[in-house]
Amino acid sequence: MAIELPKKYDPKAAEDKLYKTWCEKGYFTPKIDKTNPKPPFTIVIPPPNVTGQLHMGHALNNTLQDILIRTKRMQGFPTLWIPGTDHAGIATQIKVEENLRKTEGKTRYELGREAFLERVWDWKHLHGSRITDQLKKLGSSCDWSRERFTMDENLSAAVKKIFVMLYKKGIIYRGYRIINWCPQCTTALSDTEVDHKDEEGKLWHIKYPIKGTNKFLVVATTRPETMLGDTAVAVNPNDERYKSIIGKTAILPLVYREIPIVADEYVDSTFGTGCVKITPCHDPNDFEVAKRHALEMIEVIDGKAKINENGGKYCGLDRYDARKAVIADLQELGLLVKIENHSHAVGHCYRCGITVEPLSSRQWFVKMKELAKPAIKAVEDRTIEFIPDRFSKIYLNWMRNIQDWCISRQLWWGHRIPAYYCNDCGEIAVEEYEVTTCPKCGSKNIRQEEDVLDTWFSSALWPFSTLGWPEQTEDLEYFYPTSVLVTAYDIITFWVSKMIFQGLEVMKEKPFDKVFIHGLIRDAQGRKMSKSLGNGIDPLDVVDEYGADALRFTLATGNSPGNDMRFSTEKVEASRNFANKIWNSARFVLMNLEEGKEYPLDITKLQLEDKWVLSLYNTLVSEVTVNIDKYELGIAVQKLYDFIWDIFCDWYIELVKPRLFERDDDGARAVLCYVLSNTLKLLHPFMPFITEKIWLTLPHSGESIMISDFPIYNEKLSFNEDETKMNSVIQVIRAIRNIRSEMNVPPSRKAKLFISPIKEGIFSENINHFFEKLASASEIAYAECSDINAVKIITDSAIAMIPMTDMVDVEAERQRLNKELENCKKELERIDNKLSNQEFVNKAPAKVVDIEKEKREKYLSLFNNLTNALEKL
RNA sequence: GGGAGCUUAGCUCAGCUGGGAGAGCAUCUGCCUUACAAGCAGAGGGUCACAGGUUCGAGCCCUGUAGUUCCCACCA
Repeated sequence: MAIELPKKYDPKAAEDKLYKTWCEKGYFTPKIDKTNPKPPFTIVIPPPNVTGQLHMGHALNNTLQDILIRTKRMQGFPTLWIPGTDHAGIATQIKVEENLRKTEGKTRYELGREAFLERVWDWKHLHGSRITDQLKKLGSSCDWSRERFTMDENLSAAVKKIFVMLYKKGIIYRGYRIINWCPQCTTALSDTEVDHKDEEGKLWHIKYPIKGTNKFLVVATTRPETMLGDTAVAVNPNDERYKSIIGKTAILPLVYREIPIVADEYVDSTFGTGCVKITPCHDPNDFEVAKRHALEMIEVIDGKAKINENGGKYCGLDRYDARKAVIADLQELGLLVKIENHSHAVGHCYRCGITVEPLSSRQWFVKMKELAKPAIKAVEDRTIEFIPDRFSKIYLNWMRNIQDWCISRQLWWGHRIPAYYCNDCGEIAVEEYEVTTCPKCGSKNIRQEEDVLDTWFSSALWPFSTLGWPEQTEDLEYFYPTSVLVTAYDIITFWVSKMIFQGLEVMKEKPFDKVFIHGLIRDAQGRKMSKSLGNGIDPLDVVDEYGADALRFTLATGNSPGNDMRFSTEKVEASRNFANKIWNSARFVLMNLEEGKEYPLDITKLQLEDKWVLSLYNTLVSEVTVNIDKYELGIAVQKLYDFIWDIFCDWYIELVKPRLFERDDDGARAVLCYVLSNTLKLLHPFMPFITEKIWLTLPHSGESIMISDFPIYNEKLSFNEDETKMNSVIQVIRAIRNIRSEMNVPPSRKAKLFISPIKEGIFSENINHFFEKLASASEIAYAECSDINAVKIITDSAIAMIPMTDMVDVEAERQRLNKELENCKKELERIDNKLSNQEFVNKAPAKVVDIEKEKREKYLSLFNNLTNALEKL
């Protein structure tokens, strides 16, 4: 009784069930075995936002990780993939606040910190498993028993411990300076969280009267409203135009404040008017100038980007309204000289997109200079490798120019900074425990810092906090450092860089050996997928319609490390078709097996085509393994596709049919089973579901393909000579088909075939059945055909002749052969040129020269045979 | 202002240590051949952006040019 599969593969019926079984059997959880000679292979997932939804970027990212993980697992390495989620401070808080406003019409302030945080936790519990469920849909073989969340108790403890540690080392400090402020999210941002975009703006030229004269200075500014906070005007000390007024006093218009005119190298004389208004509290450069010259600091813009009480009559106006008002007033006073168009980079919040406001503020910072040094060295000396390498340049460039990292956020959702202020003496205590008594004055009048930490502060610790640090856990000891980090290039500065310096600082060891960088997924037109454009394709819709394997295959195919790729449903269809092709090849194999019977491979009883397919399979094994090891997953998957479709399905199965149908040859069945089941293993990391589904139905299967042994190169399966012979047969078959097609001879019309081998021994086996079945030949003779009207098909291994008197137009035949002769001549000429070039013969490797010589032989005989054929025509 | 990528068939892209240009889709021609029409057999289609250079040999290495995309940067 043969096993019958349905005609079409139905992913929906298979995927969820298989995934559930894998989980239940605990296949995703590694065994810690110190006697295993193979070292552990570990990946930590880039934790998605806990309340987020899976998008194509996640799908790609996790597909790539799963391919690596599944390969290593099958190769016998203790393999751990730690999943988890990120609390995503701003993003999550915004969502909950919005929900609060919509459903109850309340703000977080009305609720209060504690009650609000409860709401966020509720939200997390309600929606937190959505994204992990979606990862499961993709087939991600994460160890869910080790799932982590950045605000888990022990991860929070790690954050606290490291904060205190770095503070006590003087690496974390509290400072007053200009930071990027998002007026919408009302929090400070780090430099990395600001996106700069070029915007078309204006350059306003404004007159500032010089005190005691009736002269004016003209300053140029892109932000006239900030003049309310001006406390100086600066010129370059070497600027001849202004030397005489340095040290004098200007009168700030509208405000009528007297402000000094100072000289500072920072001023570029060639830009604008060469005079710069100095607004210390709202511009980082001006802030530095103010510090150098001990200038007054006046804040005029508040956290909502409105003018504050220092702005006089403009108080309460939004920054853009204030701009209009200021300009109108200046115009009225005749102080506006001119307005120029001016394009410049403006910072935007990476979360909400609004223009950020530089504000002076007291925040917590990480001193970066010292931390950066080992982090630079680790990449310079390749202790940590980027794949592809060019991203190490981006990393190094960023790390070498790094500024201190602003880590405090004016949010509630996150790790609250463990700093305590004494309200009586002003002492700051930073401790892991809750400070209730001032260590300096003994006061009990203590308050904790309201701010929380940047989300990236906790994700920076992810590679070791997830393994249990600060506890010296078995996991930490065994699995750290991790093997490879897989992420997109847009996250190198946000996250990768921070994990590297924190890992080196805290663990004194790199967090990972390699950083495998992939690109972004774009839509079919090459645009970034985004909610606002509405061009995003939901990966879950794709899974639903085409199956997870088809999606994964699409993302892996054509994936070139670091390069963006376009996504289209056409590609998914092609992948789905491939899945179906595999399914049907299995269907064919199973139809020809007897249920329960086993078909062991006997290497001593192989036919020509068996050796051919096994030899090619064997090459595939070694190539695919190398490609995966080198992270060339796109290449690996392409080779699998080619082998399965072209070699196995289109040729081997067709070649072997006579043996199944006419000779009941179990040898062929054994080879079919062997090649199919091992090819499925190779493909399993890419398409886990369908490969498992099929594999379980095959004889000799075992418990699960995902814990079976990954194929390795087997010397005994390499048959070079037979590979060549079979290729020759195929070449002849192709040539015959070609001619038949060209001459419109349908396969139903059988024809006699005469074959004259050119190479000796090339057709020593009985191969008639190939020609009969695959080239529609009726009688085959290994001799010259005497019929002068025979069509001659000349390959480099044989001449095939088909007598088709009534079909042949002699003149057309002559032309066809002449055309082939021309091509042949050209080739010969090219080869002769090469071989007669002494420099080529001397300098090129012997192997290359030999190849050319072989080709010459080949074309020479081809040439002779063509000439011969033409003469006889 | 600095840096990086990309430019290969009509379209989307591979081509990783330099040795006669590939795939998928699309197009054209035949096929319902009992695994698969989500299929089979065949065909057409490319000055590998341009210009130099290195080399016996360049899509691949070097220099420059053009177009394009992106990253970084405190010129008001």
